Amino acid sequence: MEKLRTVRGVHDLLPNDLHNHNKVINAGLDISDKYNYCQIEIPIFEFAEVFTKPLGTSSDIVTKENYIFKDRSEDELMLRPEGTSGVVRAFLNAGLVQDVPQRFSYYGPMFRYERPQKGRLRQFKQFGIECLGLSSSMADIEVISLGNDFLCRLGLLNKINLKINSLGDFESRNNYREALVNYLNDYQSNLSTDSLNRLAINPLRILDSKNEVDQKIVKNAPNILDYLNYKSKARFDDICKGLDHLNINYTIDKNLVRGLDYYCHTAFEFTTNELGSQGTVLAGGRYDGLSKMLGGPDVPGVGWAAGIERLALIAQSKFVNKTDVVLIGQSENINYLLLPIMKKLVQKGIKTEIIYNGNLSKKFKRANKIKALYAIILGEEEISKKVIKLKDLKIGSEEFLDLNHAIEIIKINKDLE
RNA sequence: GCGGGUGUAGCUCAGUUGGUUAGAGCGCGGGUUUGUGGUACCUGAGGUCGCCGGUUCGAAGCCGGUCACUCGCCCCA
Repeated sequence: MEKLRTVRGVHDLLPNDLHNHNKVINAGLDISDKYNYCQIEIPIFEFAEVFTKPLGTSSDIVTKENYIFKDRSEDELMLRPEGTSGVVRAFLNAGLVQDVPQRFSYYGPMFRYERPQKGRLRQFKQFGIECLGLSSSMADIEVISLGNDFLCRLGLLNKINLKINSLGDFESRNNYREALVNYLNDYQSNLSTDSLNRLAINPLRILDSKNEVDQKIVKNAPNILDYLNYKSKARFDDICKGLDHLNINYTIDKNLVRGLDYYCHTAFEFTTNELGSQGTVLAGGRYDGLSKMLGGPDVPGVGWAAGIERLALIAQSKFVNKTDVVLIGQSENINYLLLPIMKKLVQKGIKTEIIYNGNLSKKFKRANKIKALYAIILGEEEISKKVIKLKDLKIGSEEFLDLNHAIEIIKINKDLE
């Protein structure tokens, strides 16, 4: 190794970035808790089939973007490329089928071997929620509402649009697929090579092609919403009504499809145009077939996942680590007397740093640099008087005080900041 | 995986048609200040010019390769 570095598409998180990520995560955990979703944590790697079975053999996630490997006992394992499959697997393993509905939230790293770009890494984090065991359209509305509140809490609603669509049930989807293929077959010579491939494997995906010629062709293609059977159509109408009722803005996008095989009925995406081609910031849908694909009973589910890096990029704020108090000794041999003072301050919930090095001038420079509110100074004079000197670093005033009195002052004023 | 752009100090960036010792601002260290910070002034450290090879008397600048980032495609959060 000629130089130490991280592997491609895998980044360090320094305090400033991590702070932004944690803001996103905490907003997600907090709002989902209020919706009565409970946090769970599942493994970062699983037996490969946990992902290969439900995601489908046509998805790039499984075919070329996976981190798959054999461990020492020759088990085929895969770093998780997404969260939903693992959550449902955990739900089945725990026997919670007996106890539905279950509402879960989770966050953590995911892995996809993709070409990195801004907002698209090989190790990236998602925050997601899953609602299992409810087939009612109410659950779809609830889940979208939760996503909307989450983004609202991050102050992003004005930067983001919600698009929804329905893929219908199995019957509707099959009918539509047939009609679409029929239509597209007439344009085979004009379609892009990518789309030509998709025509055989997953024709619905041609609908969201960005190729201009493809888009022109797709413009006059049959509309999926016209192919929903009565049940599916009524279900989609209910969801739109529910969103209207909540005053959630959305646009129906008949070309919105999901890449993964397990989706049915509702599909939705919150997108931004501030991140170039990585515009999707939170996306999900209903996946009633997933549980069965994993070998479990038929359990309906609906949920979404959000890209933490992407959200952090557009919700960015400057991280400022403020210190409540610095402790300054007049000379080195006084430093040890500062330790019990620090202990006491920490016990009172006050953020403290002892500045060990340099003369007084340097110590104050350091205090200034770390944006301390107060300095507690201890020297010969203070020791003989059995007090400390409290300095307000904002206005520069100083006074001799009993330590307990100083703590009271600090506690009151630090929270005003 | 395909196509384009970029890579010079910790950060943001200059660096002319290839020419001596590669610069600036910010940041960082020391000092003006032996019980006192922010401002100001003085001063110092910090570079394999991403890496490897080639062309040349001579390369940060040209050529080839490679790595990383970035933009678009693909895909997706």
